[in-house]
Amino acid sequence: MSSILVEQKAQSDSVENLSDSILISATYDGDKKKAVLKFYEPKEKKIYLWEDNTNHRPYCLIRRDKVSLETLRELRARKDVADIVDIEKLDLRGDRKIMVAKVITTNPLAIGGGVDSIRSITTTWESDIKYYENFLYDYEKGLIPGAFYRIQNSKIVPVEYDIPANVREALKKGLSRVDGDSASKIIEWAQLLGQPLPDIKRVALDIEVVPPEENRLPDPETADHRVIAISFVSSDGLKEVLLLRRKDIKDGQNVLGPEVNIRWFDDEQELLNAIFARINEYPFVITFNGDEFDLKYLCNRAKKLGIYEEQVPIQLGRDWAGLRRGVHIDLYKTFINRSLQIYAFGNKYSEHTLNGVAEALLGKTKIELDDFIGNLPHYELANYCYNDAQITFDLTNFSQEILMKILLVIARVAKMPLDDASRVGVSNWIRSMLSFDHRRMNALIPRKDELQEVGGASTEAIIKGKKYKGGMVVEPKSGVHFNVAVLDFASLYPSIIKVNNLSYETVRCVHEECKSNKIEGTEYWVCTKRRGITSLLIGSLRDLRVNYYKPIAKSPNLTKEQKDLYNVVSQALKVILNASYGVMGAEIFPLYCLPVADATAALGRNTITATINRCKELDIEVVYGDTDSLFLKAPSQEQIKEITNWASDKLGIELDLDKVYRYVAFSSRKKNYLGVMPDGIIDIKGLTGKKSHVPRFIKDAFYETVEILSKVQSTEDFEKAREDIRNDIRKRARALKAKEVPLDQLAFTIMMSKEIEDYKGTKPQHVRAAEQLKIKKGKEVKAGEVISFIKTLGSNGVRPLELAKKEEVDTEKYMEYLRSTFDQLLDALGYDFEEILGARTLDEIFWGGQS
DNA sequence: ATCTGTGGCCACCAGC
DNA sequence: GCTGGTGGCCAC
Repeated sequence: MSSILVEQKAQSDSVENLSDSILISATYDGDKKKAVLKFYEPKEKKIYLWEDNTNHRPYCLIRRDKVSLETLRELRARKDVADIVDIEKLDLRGDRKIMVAKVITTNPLAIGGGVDSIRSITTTWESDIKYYENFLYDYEKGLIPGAFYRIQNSKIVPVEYDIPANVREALKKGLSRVDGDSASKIIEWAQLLGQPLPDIKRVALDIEVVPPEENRLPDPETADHRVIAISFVSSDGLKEVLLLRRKDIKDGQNVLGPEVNIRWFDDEQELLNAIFARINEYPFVITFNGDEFDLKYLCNRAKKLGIYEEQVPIQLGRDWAGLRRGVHIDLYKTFINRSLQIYAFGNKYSEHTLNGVAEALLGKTKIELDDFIGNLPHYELANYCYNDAQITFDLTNFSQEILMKILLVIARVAKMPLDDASRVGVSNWIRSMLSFDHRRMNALIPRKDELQEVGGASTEAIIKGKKYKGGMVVEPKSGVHFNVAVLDFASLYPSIIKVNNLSYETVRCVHEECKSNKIEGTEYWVCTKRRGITSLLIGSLRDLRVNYYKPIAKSPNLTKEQKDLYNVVSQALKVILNASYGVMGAEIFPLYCLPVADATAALGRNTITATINRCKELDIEVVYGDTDSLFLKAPSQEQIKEITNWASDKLGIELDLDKVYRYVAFSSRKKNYLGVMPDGIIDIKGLTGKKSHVPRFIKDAFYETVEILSKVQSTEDFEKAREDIRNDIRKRARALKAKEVPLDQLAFTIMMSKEIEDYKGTKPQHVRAAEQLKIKKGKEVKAGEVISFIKTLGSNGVRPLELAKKEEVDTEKYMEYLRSTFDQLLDALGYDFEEILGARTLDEIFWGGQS
């Protein structure tokens, strides 16, 4: 028999059939010479390993500089070769005839370990074409991670899901307007993304280890210290803490609820075995920093204690910790992904720590310890550890498990195993997505040096040090404007890439006759003969989101599950689409092509400029605009209709009415405004008062004023608002001067983007504060963490919050900061800060109006 | 080892 | 005191 199916626990169970399951990943077992595919079966909620020694074919490595195009075409046509990859770089190692070849390939199901392990191989080179002894799984089947398959009579069969009737209807309407290639691509996406998102059975864990000394973390490499506690929280209701009983430690008081099961162990080895048994029960294991700490520590500790390797379910890689049979998701790596941070989680968190993320997304925090962790009584340790596992689990559970679902959708779109997708950035998602289609159409993936031949930038950036010119920002008309309609282009850049056929092989293409198809404002031209591959892929994804997923998510007669699915897919597509333009201009992206990014932005500027001109013709006043949006002053329904129809007809891009503000207040600054919606809800953009580093005290004052302004309905109301604002600011200014404001409310909170030592050149205030904290308290603020500090008189001008005293607060500085924060706001309304207080000097602000 | 882009505002640093 | 540069945070 060619294939056997291995169940998660019973290692040698041979099964020939497997009901609908999600493909997780595929690897190659070099010893057995077999492909191993990992599946998740959602009914039994188990992982199955499918071993297969069929359906894999050799790689073909070529030296592209030595191989002719004809030979390449022949190679592509051969059925006994799974993939053609070419050598990026060859290094001769010594006088042995061994070359180290850097290979370009990113097939997620490439046998040998996925994305990165194939990139560098050692081989002896005998000819310009070499069949590599390792194998690729039969990618021509188009196996997609995250998608459903079943196994019937030892064969892998894709599960066909019907496109729901309402999507089918929407598709029909839209598809009549696109070409055949796009239409089939869109249907393909719709079928893949319409597949259900099953429940994922999972357990979150967190471990505690005796630290070598206070404020120092145990080293997971050496794993010298005892594991003293571990907590599990799972999707099927498991809540437990495993504790190592230590003679020199008190029990303390149990504050955990009765639902939390506490298990005691006298022997650390038994504890570890119990931990591994639990891990084996779950197909998915969730940690926060498990790659670098928890799982790494457990694995190395087990080795140290002499536990047999086969009994340890963890496999350590260079910078990740995997599970032999399950899937490990390290949320630290997921939350550090900027794309997800901004587009999936609305930029709600900034600090990349468990506490920072959990506080922002869940409103839950870690338990603060006042004692050295090694001295904590057993039950207090249990409570602390349990809380961490609970928060970690909750991060995968909030908002209908949005995180797990979005990762699954991204795995499907990116054609990347879910655990890989959760660990890497957008450039790798998009690389994987594009590579998949290159292979399917038998196209060779271009090398960096080949792409470089397309050329450099054609425009000059406004900001020094940038590579090309970006979006256009319209000078705002300062003052208050009532009934402002905000229109924006739906997915502007992806739309431009679609409409204008932008791709690395179409911009500045080789055909003489295309050279007249110029992009205005640049020296570029675009191919008129062939459809560009990135244009097709990004364009079809865009169409799917804009024409189907966005409207369908809003439609009323949907089940809750359908609605959830549409929302999640729509979100995931937004993340991918938003990044698809950016990566084209990023050197690290393997398909980096500056002219594509440059041309996209140029066409964006042309689009918005043309629309502004059209508004002028229609007698509509444009008060502001930024990149893909226009703010129109009190347009009529007809005018809006006129302009949106025009955009759709003439530009081929949907211009949507996003919202109408009751009023908008612009200062003279770009990217700085305040808008009030009809229901009184306030949009604040870019104003200092909303920025995360601003002290609580200033934020509160700012938001109180905003609150007052939100009640304003008409021009006359502003008079009353002015009075209320004046009273409030005076009250707060007096409290500041009288040093009645608690210190923590005066703390600036700024992220350390680098380690302290890495700040060369200038030394900003927050870094100086971090230095003081390190010297005086031995507490180190690491990169990615936030430091709180107070602006003080003398001594460097700053003091970390922990060391500051009320008397040394630089009141004048804070007053100045308060004033500049309010200036942005009040400028727009035609007041000024001191005038509104009825005072001419700062001193009068403090004491004026007081009798 | 990891990394999507440019435009804009602000406070502060450091050199003159 | 002026000024260019840096760092942080934000808009899109």
